[in-house]
Amino acid sequence: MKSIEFGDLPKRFDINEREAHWRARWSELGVEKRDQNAPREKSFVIDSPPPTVSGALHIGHVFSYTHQDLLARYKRMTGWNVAYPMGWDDNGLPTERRVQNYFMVRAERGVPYIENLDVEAERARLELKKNRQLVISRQNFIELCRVVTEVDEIAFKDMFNRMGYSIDWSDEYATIDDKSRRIAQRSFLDLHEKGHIYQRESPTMWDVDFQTAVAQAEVEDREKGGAYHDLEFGVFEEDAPVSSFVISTTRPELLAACVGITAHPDDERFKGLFGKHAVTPGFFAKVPIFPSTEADPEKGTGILMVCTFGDQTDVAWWREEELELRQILGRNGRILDHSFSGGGDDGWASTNPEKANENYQLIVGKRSPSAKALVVEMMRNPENSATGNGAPLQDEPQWIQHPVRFYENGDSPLEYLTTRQWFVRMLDKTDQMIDMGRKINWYPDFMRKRFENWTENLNVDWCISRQRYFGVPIPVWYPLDDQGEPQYDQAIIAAEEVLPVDPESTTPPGYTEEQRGVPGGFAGEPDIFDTWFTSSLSPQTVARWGEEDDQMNSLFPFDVRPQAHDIIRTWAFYTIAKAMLHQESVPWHNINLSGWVLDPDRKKMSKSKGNAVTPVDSIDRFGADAVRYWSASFKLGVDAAHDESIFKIGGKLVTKLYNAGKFVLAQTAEDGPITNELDRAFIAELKEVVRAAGQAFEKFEFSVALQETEKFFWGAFTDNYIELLKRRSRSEDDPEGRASAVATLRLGLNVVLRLFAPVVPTITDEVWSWVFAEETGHASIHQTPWPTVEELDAVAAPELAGSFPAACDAISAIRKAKSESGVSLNRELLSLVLEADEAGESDLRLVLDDVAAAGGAESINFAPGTPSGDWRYTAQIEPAAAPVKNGG
RNA sequence: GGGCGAUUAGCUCAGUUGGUUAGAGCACCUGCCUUACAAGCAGGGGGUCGAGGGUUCGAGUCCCCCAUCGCCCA
Repeated sequence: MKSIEFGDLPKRFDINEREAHWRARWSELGVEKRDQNAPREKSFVIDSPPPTVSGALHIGHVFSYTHQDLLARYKRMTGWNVAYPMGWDDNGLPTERRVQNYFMVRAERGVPYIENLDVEAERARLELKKNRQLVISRQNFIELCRVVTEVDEIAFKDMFNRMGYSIDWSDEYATIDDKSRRIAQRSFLDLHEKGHIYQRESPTMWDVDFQTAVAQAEVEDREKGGAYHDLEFGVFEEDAPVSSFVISTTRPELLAACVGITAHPDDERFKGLFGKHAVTPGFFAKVPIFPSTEADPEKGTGILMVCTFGDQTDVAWWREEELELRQILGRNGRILDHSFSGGGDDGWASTNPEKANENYQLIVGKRSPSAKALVVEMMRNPENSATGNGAPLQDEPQWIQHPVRFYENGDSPLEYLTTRQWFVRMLDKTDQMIDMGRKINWYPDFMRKRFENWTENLNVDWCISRQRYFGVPIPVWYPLDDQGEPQYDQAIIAAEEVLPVDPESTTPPGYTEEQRGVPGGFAGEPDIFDTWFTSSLSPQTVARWGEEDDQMNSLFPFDVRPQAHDIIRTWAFYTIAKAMLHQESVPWHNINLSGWVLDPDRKKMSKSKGNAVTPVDSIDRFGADAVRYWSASFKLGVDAAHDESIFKIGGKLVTKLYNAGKFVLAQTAEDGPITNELDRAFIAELKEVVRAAGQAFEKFEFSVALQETEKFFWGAFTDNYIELLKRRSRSEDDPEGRASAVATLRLGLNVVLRLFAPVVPTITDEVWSWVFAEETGHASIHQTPWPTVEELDAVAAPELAGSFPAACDAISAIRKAKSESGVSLNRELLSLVLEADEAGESDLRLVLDDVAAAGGAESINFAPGTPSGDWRYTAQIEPAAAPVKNGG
């Protein structure tokens, strides 16, 4: 029997040094490698989230990534060929913004490309001040994005390795690499061919700072201060003023864009107005008054102005009522120059064009906030009244707090601008999407509701085009007519063979580069895809959909998608949509939603709030195993407070495993079978734990598996079983009992280590390596089979089911007596009497020797007694005299 | 306004299909240097399970309603 020499192992476990050692060892052994040729039914495939590579990982990332690694390690041990890939989401605005701030640059079209651009040198050459952005070409900008993301990827990879994630790096991808770009563009081609894609010029949510369209999923409401402004409008019949009404608006700056007036059809106050015309104050535009059930009689004054465009309902009214388009906001968020006229085509109609133009010129070029202030001032002037009743502004503005829509990464309220965009048709497929969602198991299940809720409430198709630089180009060109205008309805879609393609630097078939941008020639589509358009293809990307080495058959649909619950409406939704539209399938069978990490004030941890905690410090202080323990302690879907005390507990578990391992493996005996009643009873308890832990892992209930294992290890194993065995495992005159004891200690440790292995991979492999690696032929614990009830069936069942708990209860009673007498627990006893009822005495009869030995007594006598709720036995002890301490 | 979740010991959380006297860790108090571990061990105090109502022989658990907090959506 191989055992260890106590003195050979250091008293303390050097976490950081050993973790580094095991990281290298695992990669040497290929623990994380999958068999690329394994059939689908042997594989367990994880659709791991590609983190956005901008900035640093925080403890929240580590929290949820640990959940997937627990699963990967468990599934490998249960015999699955685990595919655990990793990608980097480097597309998108966060990266662009980072590059802009880091290098102080901005991309613009039409700026010449500079080879080997040295930003600092260029800035110096142009004598730019510190806070001035250097304007560079799109190509140079993209190159800088790549520089930044590559640096971040290395840091991220390093962090993942430190955490011990068993990622198979041979499946690494980046959303900007050739394969991802090809697959994203292939997706576009396929959706286009199937008729799910269209482009059109339409009002779309627009971020005026980033100057791009955004999708519904990227919008968030923020509570902001605003004010209601009550403005008087005139009512006209033919050309004569007949009456007036007052609207209440929070956006007076859009007054010049007012193209209609509406109120609820049942609203008695306004019933008489429908079909008549209103005239706006200040700009004197004649606009129709129409009824709409969407108008809320309770809100404001009950009658409101429709502008192009204030919000989504304005868009709907504009379409349904076929209202005029008066787009006053430009792409940069500034008021465009327009003119009013008395009629004809030379401007927007106004009954007082002179005054309208004078007023309008005051706000041209202004952004919303200053335009608002200027219009409010205008409305204080009686000259701007549409009715002649005095100043249009009825009262002072009434300040309110109200939700305002923002792009989630943006700083200015969203505007609705009419622009040409590409869309994926989704509104006609919401029922199908909900059905797909029901074919997937959601953990926890209530998260499915979030998905359905979102899907049911969709109100615009998925806008997939972005007017940005760093991303996957939309693979399309347009012929130019004689005027040089693009013929959008004759779009030339790239052929599959040329993917990935950048239409801004390659030519469509039948054209030459000289024809770019000239009348009769062509133009490349300047837009790129929404970053979700690419990342929603993570399963297809990992499985290399449509590539030469296509593995869709051996990997797809995947088994599980782990992710955080805040991106159900984006990543989960779009991934389900893509799989449905391309493969007519679910993308995965299960989805695991991790909670968030909250700061001590229970606020979500995020970089933008400045309350994010970096994991490095915690790993340094407590070790990766301890940080993993913290994460494993929480159920899926439950938000976790960042709580250092749990790292400490994880650290203690690591120490305990180290010490228990040392003790167990230092015991020696002849090889022999497990025959002793206490040993058999202990294994019977262990069986229950193995069953419960396996069951929990199968349901993705990591915390339950951990809790069961921990309770057994700390309580049953170290505090009781080892203590009960200390004498017998070193006994000189009971070789059979000693052999049974040592065999059981080792079996117990062996099984417990494997149960803990997914959670604390380093310490378990460390202890495993001392003896078990050689004994079993498995160099790493992470390559061993997960413990099963069957493997423990080799040990005979105990004669009495209650032997082990009875022994534990008895030793507890003895300890209580010693504790209350103030003597140390190892004090020898001159006599020991246990008060017990008949069942209590009976349950102990086969394990009396071990209990007596652990109590420090020669033998046990019984006296009749009645068990209390907490105590089955009561011990009466007569302690021996305290041993004389040796001075030396 | 609609949907979802949470509310259990001072703190952080478990609590399976309803079933003895509701658990763990941390913190607190007391004792113990015990041949694996003082980063340990033993013992102890501490909860009318958010409020109210209902179903049941029996409710932390199921139903109704209310409150507070959080999230998602309008």
